[in-house]
Amino acid sequence: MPELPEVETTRRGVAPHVVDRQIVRVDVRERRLRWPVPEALAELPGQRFCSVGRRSKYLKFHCTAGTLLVHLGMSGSLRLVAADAAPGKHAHVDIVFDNAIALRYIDPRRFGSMHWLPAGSGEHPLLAGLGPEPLDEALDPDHLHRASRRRRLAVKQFIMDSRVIAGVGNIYACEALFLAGIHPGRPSRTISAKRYRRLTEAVRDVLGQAVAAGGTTLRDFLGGDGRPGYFSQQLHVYGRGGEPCTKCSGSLRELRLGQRSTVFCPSCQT
DNA sequence: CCCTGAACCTGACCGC
DNA sequence: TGCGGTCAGGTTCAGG
Repeated sequence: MPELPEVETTRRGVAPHVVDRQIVRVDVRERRLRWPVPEALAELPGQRFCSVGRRSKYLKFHCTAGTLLVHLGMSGSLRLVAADAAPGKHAHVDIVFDNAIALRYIDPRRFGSMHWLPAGSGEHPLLAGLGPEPLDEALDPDHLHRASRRRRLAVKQFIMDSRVIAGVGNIYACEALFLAGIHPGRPSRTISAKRYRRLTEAVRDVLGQAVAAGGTTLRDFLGGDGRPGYFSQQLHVYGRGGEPCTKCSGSLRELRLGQRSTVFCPSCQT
């Protein structure tokens, strides 16, 4: 479910309801996520989140004692619920506020994670090596080209490497490469600076539009306010293997790159 | 340093 | 109805 637009949609949906509210309780029903849920969450009661940020696909809940990092993995979501609402099978953590609302972390596959970063302890190791944010206005249009000079792997895997550029997931990698007219299997180093500039623009466009639309709806995505996103109708290639290309009407093809399904148009993407 | 494949886990779906 | 196989939005880690 969550790619960067879904994470950003969650941030926007959740922030107004949790910022400045006093935390009264944290219920951890299941500690076994990708990494164990930190014991330090026990220090949250009495605190208030002063802001909610995002870096790559990590949400950052800031308070004076430190920062709670939340990653949604493949199947995670955050919902605002009544504090007494029945948790259900995969509702692993609740952060309960003084107005009887809870921020509920739900994650069937448990590939997500939570981390606690005490105030003043610098950057979390998981965030330290991340590449630039794709939606940062200051992103250098030649960044991808420069970073690719010694890389032989397929360009799709290259742009999905979070050390190269943060937050480009499988759906949007496919979509951006289609928009830029680049074959996803092309070796990174064989692509010109001009085409990388076009690809950079495509990544920003596709992510920006998806954020504006409130995230992609695949199966069950709901924003923090419980409203579904509507972007899935605009996907050109993802999930459309064998169907006609929206540009040339040829048949879209599917291949696997780095264990991920990849859809592209063999005539529009070279 | 670069690259590949395994691993983590549950649920949905498909063919028999 | 059940059973086995395949697939799914992500990321880290071990090993070549």
